[in-house]
Amino acid sequence: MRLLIADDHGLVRDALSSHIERQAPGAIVVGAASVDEAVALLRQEKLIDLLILDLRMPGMNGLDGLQRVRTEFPALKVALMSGLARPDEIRGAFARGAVGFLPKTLSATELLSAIQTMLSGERFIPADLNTADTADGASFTRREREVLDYLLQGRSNKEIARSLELEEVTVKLHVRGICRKLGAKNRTQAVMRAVEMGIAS
Amino acid sequence: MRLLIADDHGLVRDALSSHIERQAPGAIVVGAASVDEAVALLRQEKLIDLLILDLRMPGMNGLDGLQRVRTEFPALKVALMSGLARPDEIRGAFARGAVGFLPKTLSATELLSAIQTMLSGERFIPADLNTADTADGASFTRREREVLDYLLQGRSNKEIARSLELEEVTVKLHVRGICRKLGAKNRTQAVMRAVEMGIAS
DNA sequence: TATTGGTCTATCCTTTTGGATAGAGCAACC
DNA sequence: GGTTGCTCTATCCAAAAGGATAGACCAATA
Repeated sequence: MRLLIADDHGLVRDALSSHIERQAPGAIVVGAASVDEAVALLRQEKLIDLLILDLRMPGMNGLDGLQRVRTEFPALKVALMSGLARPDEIRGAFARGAVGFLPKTLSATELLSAIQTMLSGERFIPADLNTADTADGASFTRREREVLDYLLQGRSNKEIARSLELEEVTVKLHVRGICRKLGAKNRTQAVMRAVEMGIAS
Repeated sequence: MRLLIADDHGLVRDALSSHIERQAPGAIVVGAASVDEAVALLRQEKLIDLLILDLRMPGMNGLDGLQRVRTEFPALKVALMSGLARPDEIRGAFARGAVGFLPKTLSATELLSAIQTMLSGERFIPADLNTADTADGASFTRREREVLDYLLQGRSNKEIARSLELEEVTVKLHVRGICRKLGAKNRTQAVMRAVEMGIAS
């Protein structure tokens, strides 16, 4: 069994792989710190049985990273992993062909059995998805999330519009939505709120 | 060596403990899913050498959780762990007597040596914090600092002018100065820069 | 089927920000 | 004395941001 774990936290990556390799003798676990790195590894190493993708990491950009991987490697089993996920992201993940969704609240033994499940061809859907949905506080829509990412870089509405291929008015619309949900008076305050709330990750 | 890891992600908890226990024979690692649980465990189990606290978890509420633990168990070594932390949180952690700060970008071997360091009585301060912290130290004038404080609250020029008893033009002047010194295009970017550089008090 | 929620766009409008340029008071320093 | 740096203010102007309201599309859902 060969796994590729893509997570930008080296600690999580190392700890997971060492745990899995101990619990499942013969398992080989490779790590990647970004989607790009994962794709590069997949291109030269065709023998991966399962890719575990962290939802919030460089290159993911919502579910775009998953899409990318699925397009280039349609036969590869891909599972998403996340500490905090919105229901639409989870549904979107399955809609894009993911074979499982792993909340980080899973225990390590549950993780192992989930991996076994997925490797055997089943989908793994954690039981507590229905209940653990709304841990978020401020729930952003997909677009708002994207816009927020740019806000956090101090981009102007015009720049954001160009990047996302939208009109500037539309970006303003989303910015207002973000401010409303964060209880902020303006974009700068929204950015600070996001940082304070740890949304900026 | 006895560790208590408090993290609400069971996966992280289990993986870390299994990794540590394998790499450091004789180590005992206990897990807790919240600050409350950690405190409860500490009350009945006095033999913990080091507590590792996740910064973002139930009961932490900023650094309140750390404060609580430090007050009740002043002799206990406590390290904070976080995927993404603001420099002021890191400084605050040390100010409250933490013996270390562990970014999740650490590799697992680095983590182990960090733990050894802390158990031996040293403080562990990751290298990339030192550099980021003291880097350049963009020298602000007294007024610029004051204005920056308000910027970090997302205040408008008009509000800042009222608070500091200045004309709005003058505030603009200082805002421009701040942006120039931080290499920012606008106030929002300046705020993010300030946060990243740890200027945010 | 009707409704809801997310999305995108448009047209107005006001306020805020950012930038340029210029003058003046004040304290520290060579 | 002269210079330098920080401070404050003023008057312009252009660009950006923020806000209101309205119409439209689509997918999921009741």
